[in-house]
Amino acid sequence: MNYWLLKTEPDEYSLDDLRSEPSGQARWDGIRNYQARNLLRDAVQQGDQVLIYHSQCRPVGVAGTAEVVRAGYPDPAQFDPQSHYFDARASQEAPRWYCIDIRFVSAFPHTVTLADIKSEPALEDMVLRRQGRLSVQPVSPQEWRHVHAMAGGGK
DNA sequence: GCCAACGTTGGC
DNA sequence: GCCAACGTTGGC
Repeated sequence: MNYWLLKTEPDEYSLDDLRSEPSGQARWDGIRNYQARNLLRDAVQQGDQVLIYHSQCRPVGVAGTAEVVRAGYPDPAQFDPQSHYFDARASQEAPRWYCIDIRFVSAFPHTVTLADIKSEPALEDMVLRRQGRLSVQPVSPQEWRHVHAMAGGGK
């Protein structure tokens, strides 16, 4: 079982949106970056736990957690000409982009902000601090526990 | 809105 | 395969 961090802009799709899904889960699609794609396709597994990170907002940071309910599969949006995420270079035989399904697990009592993370020596190796733009990032078990402790409770 | 960092594209 | 130009992300 592995840990990940997924980035989202809450104006587009927030942790609360995930919590409100009638089905209790959502497709995490629209990832159009090769490094992130490779993680979704090859590494993220059902049962993995994820931190949900809100960017381009106030406060920027980790808002809560979710769980992977379906491992990587070809992102249907790449085949849909109506979609913003359509990619003419992709085909059913050779999909270019992948997505996963996740379900809401928890909202933190308060957001663990980027400033919090940057000021915490135990988190100095978090990918977030070195490669801020990567939208799917690995998180170590130690980092996972530490972020939870900073969130003020929970596991 | 600005700007730095970084990813992608395309000419050669 | 290199590298310049360009586009995008994302913090502030």
